[in-house]
Amino acid sequence: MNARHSSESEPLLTPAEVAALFRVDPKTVTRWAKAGKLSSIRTLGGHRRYRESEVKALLSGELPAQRDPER
Amino acid sequence: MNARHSSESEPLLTPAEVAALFRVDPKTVTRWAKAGKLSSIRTLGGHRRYRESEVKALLSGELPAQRDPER
DNA sequence: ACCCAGTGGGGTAATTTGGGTA
DNA sequence: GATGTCCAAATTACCCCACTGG
Repeated sequence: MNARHSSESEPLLTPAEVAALFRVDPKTVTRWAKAGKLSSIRTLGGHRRYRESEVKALLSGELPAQRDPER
Repeated sequence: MNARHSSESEPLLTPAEVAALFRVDPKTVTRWAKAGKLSSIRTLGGHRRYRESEVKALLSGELPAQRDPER
């Protein structure tokens, strides 16, 4: 295992895609990211992208490790 | 066999939608979930979402397989 | 530069949760 | 035992407009 850098291409999901998986509004996914319940990657323009692996794990009912709330 | 990875997005229903289909109060649907009569997926905020396929099967008169009661 | 669906930020309604009770 | 209702608190949905992504 060596993901020392995020150089590895990890599949990312858009807010709309994550929202569809959970059957919630995209804005709600944004709130989860702000609350630190879901980690997010930012585009240079400020839009969020989410890790597919993390989202699937959460959907499977895995306990999230509390992450740092963003802004 | 089957989709062990559920890469496919399964349609989910909100408590209100399931309640409307059965003509019961949403609270009753929640009780079914708690009793393990209906499986549920949780949003990161704790709200429940139900599998459309399971609900339809139940509506069609299928016998519910006993599931793990959630707290 | 234009198009335009999707997103961010902010604010306000509507829904859901959980417990206690009927 | 199974549902429905009341309550307060938390979560989510919908509204606006400006900006990003492709």
